[in-house]
Amino acid sequence: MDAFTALVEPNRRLLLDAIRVRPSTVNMLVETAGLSQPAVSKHLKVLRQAKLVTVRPDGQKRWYCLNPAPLQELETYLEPYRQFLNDRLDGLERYLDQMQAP
Amino acid sequence: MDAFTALVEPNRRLLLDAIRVRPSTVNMLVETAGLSQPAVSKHLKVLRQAKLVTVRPDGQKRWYCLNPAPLQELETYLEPYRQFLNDRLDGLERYLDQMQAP
DNA sequence: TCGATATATTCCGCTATAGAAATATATCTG
DNA sequence: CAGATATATTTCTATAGCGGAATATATCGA
Repeated sequence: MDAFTALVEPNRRLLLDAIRVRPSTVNMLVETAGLSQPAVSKHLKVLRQAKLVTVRPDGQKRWYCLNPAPLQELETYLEPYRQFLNDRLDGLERYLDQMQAP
Repeated sequence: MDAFTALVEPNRRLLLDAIRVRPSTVNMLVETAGLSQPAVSKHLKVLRQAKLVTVRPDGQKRWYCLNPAPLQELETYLEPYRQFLNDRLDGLERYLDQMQAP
């Protein structure tokens, strides 16, 4: 499963955000996301398959950590669009300058 | 529908890529994507709802053009991850330097 | 106006996926 | 070993999304 597919699910985006901020155990993520434990485990499985997270067992606990590498796929996809986005922002800047200056 | 949801579908990514390269009519996109015309029209409807494209009627034809603005959502989502990605790339660079130098 | 062209919409069947509940597995503690 | 804790997996149901075929709508040209 690719990063795009994995990140459609809003709850998975939420989970990955939480993991980025701090490596977390499943129970910590259950608290954060307000989902049932099985639901969280299943989302984590998807994130694992997409290699967006890694797991480090620690007794009964399992620490989930961010692996940002697959996000490069999104970066790469966006790359050709960045110029358009920038052009747009430049236009916005000029507009704001006009508002302010004359 | 948000840009994320709209862009999960690989065919929609393909269609948006084609539209970025050149504004296109539905039939042009049917050729490009190798899908049926109804399928393309339905994907375009989703892209329209996500405001990723705009339409300009021209007789029977309808020209679809890129509107990059909603992609800012992806940029914004990726922003906090960019640091991690860059760190990773730095690591790769160092590794490659090591390969080359000593 | 009639047929042809371009596009959109509807209907249908299929598959994928989310969530809940129950169950399984593994590890800790006493 | 027994119970408690942490996590994963299975099973089920409901729903959403895709694609194709058929149909509807709009516009062009003769």
